[in-house]
Amino acid sequence: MYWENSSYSEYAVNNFPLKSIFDLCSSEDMKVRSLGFMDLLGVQDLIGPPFLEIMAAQQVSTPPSKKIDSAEVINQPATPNFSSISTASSEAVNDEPVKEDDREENQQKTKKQLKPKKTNQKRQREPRFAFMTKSEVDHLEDGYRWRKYGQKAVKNSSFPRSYYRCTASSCNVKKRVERSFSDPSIVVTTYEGQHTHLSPIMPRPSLCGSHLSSPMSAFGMPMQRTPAHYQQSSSSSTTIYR
DNA sequence: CGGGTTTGACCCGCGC
DNA sequence: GCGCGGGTCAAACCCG
Repeated sequence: MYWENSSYSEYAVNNFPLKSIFDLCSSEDMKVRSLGFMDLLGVQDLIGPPFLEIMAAQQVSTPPSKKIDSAEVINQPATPNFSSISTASSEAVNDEPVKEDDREENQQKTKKQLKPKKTNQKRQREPRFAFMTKSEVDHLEDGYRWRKYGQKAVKNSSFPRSYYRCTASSCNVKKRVERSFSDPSIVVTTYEGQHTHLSPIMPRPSLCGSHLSSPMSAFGMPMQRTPAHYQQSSSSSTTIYR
């Protein structure tokens, strides 16, 4: 881990003017939407907390700049200590039902062991859930332990994308972390899969002390840890976290 | 020494 | 078929 846990919250609270995702996306940042952002998002409604569904209903007005076979939803997962702006979309939703078993199997297989014959359709993916966080550090503390297993340069972006896997042996949750190329202060984190274990919650004295025991969602989404930063969301999805 | 990171190579899907 | 880009592997390296 290489973030300075010196003062997350200070960044979030003091250093960044908070913007809503719509502010971001509607202006110069269309690419965030039309480019990778939508592509890398995917979420099944099974993971959708109520607010997700609500937001999805409100937020399906996604410009089909790319193949978007899923609804965009805005999510506001509470990042521990940043202002966060989040969106999520689902690819899995529209995929025809896949037996969990198959999916598991596919997953178990490593790259080299991929079954030669693929099904008629696209490779099944784990439900994915992405959100945007205004932060200066790439790797947000979310209560789980992650091991970086790769990094790639992203086309159209000067920032690399990092790939992390949950270190828990039985848990194959992955996440990708990249910065928005159009707004470097925004970190886009995409979670894939669901944790099969509880958060190992690492004590981090430097941060919010007693609030650390606050929960993670079942999906490994960072949850708000400090009431002081409790996020607010309006029905119009303009979110400001403090 | 164990666990995490780096990084080049490799594989795969997809568009042309 | 080919090239490109995304995603993953794994050896080497680093660090506590």
